Amino acid sequence: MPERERGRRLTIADVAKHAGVSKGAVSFALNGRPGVAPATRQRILEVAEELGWTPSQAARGLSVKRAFALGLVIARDPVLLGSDPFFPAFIAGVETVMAERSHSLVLQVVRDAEEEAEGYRRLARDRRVDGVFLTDLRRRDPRLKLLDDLAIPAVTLNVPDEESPHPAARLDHEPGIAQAVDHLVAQGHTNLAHVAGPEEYVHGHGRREAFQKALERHGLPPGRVEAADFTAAGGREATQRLLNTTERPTAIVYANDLMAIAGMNVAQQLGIDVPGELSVTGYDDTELAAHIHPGLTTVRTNVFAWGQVAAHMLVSLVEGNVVADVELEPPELVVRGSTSTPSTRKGQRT
Amino acid sequence: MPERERGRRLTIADVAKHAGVSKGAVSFALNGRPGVAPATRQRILEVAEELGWTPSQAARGLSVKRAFALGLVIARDPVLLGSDPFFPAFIAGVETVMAERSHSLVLQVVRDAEEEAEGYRRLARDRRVDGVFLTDLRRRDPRLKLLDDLAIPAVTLNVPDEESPHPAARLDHEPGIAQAVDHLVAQGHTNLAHVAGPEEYVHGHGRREAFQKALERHGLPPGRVEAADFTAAGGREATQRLLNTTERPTAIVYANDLMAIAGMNVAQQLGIDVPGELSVTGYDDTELAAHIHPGLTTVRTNVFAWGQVAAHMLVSLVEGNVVADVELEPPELVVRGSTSTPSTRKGQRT
DNA sequence: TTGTAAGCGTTATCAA
DNA sequence: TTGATAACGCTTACAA
Repeated sequence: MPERERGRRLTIADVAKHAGVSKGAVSFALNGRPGVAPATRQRILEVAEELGWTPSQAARGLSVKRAFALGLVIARDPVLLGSDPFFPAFIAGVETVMAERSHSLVLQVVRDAEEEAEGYRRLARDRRVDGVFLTDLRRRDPRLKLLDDLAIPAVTLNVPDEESPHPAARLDHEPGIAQAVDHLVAQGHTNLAHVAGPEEYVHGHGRREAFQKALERHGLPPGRVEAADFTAAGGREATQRLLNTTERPTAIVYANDLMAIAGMNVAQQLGIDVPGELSVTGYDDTELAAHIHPGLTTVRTNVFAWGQVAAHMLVSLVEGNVVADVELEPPELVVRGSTSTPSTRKGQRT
Repeated sequence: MPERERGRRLTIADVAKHAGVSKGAVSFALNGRPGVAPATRQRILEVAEELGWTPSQAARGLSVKRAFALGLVIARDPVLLGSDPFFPAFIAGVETVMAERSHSLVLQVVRDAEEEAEGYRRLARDRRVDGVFLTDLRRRDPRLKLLDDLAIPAVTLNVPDEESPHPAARLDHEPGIAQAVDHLVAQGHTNLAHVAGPEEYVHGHGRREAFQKALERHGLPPGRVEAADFTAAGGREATQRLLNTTERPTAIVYANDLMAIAGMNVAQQLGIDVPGELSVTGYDDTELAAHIHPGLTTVRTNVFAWGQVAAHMLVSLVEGNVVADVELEPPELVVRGSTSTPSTRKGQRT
């Protein structure tokens, strides 16, 4: 027998030898399965603890055909991604449940849809992950079929616009936008506009629909909608288009904070007082929202909880359980200084 | 022989059988090693391609004792993390080099230093990663020793303040801050202040030092420094403290954009014209910087490239090579509307 | 140049 | 209840 090298990795065999049992017994003891006497189990666990041994995930995975990892592929321009508060909070939430189950998160950041598909394929082929999160759902999202073909379990964030075999962690946009509109209407606004996210995204589209639906509920005619792309630049331009009209709105509901902040700046730059002549609302409640002037009235969602729920679902799913959709608490409107009663509109035809 | 199940995973044995060779030959062919005839190699690769087979990373890893994954542990309040443009861009950069080498990135987001240490320990114990990135370096960072104890290869982002066994991917703060100060001094400012990040961070401390050093270089007395924490709230408060003095500065150099934007808003709220009565500069060049009014003069760093370089270094390191520090291109000052010649200072004693 | 067989560190199976 | 022993899918000596 070769002399044991000093730096050699500790294996289950070492633990077994020290405890005077077989490898199988150690495995059983560690995984808390019946078939090992309480006293023996206790001793085994003590030895493992003492030696500081933990099973190798690679070996474990090879045996049980699991990776003990979940995947997240993010397709977005890195620059834009940097100003999106969603992912960090989501990942942090995911993390809390994965950590306690010794799972880990494999992350990929790619630039476009093509690379994205390739990313999922790689994850599946290499058996790097047991399941994936599907975020930034698009309308008629091709990834639904792709993941089905790859036979890789998935949980979607919110509900796809077509039949989906994957369970969804739902946090509806509708109530948030509805609250924003309600708030503005209650203050006396009747001429509202919406700066929307891209129509191709389920959430972009959904918030737009929610906006119109809310107006309709109040008996107001459809509001003007300017399509944008969730970027500051896009929000800026959309706002300029909205404000360069004779019958300009007294309130703008933005699909996210970034566009709202950029838009608010445009208005101020044009000499339009916020909220005196123009009320604005955002969506996300980013950190800056509370610290600009005036503070941004916006919709706060619990993204952290969303991550936790989605992770729970996905872990359960990959363990072979049937998982139903889970609905999260509706978002909450945070009222700050950017919204108020519409003024006498002295500036309307400026 | 049992009938082959339909959904069974493709293995190297299948490829070997189809190609009429041994498993070993397939392995050699795939990993591009000598010892297999060109024609045979060609045939093997074709069969693999045709069957769509890729080696299982778990099995491969078990054999070669590698995880083919790199780790990143981020310790930060998720809320704050959401407004930090650094990580997404960094990760995107890392990703580009990992993808082409079939490595993957394991990410952990934790709340504090304690959880962070635990995260590294878990990663090491489970052999989940072959190496880690060390970001957000702190002064006298205890992780340096921890990683050394865990015997896990690491690359640090920038240079620790004490002896470090790990190679560093360097992107100095100094030139960026120096450029900002130079720019302001060139415009005639002599009373500059700095809103700093936390002293405990190497970059917080470093930018502060760089600020004073730049003033000294211009023969100016040390500037006033207000400590903050990189958050909008912190930037806001620090700015208030700076502006509530009789001899208030004509220019403020912020350690990041978030604080700068919040600070600019404070000034405007107090009726102080930016840049007329107060010039401000940021650091990061976040998306919003270009889309607020006035546009924020700020320091742009190529974080994406930083990620690429760090990933290259770490991959090389875990492959057993000796890796030297690498220095990235210095950051660049982006001049926008928030800086200008100091006015006659009519508002000084307001 | 090719095939055979022995690891890698688990879990699972099956006698004892 | 226990302890060999065989997978798991790959890499890699070593033999042919």
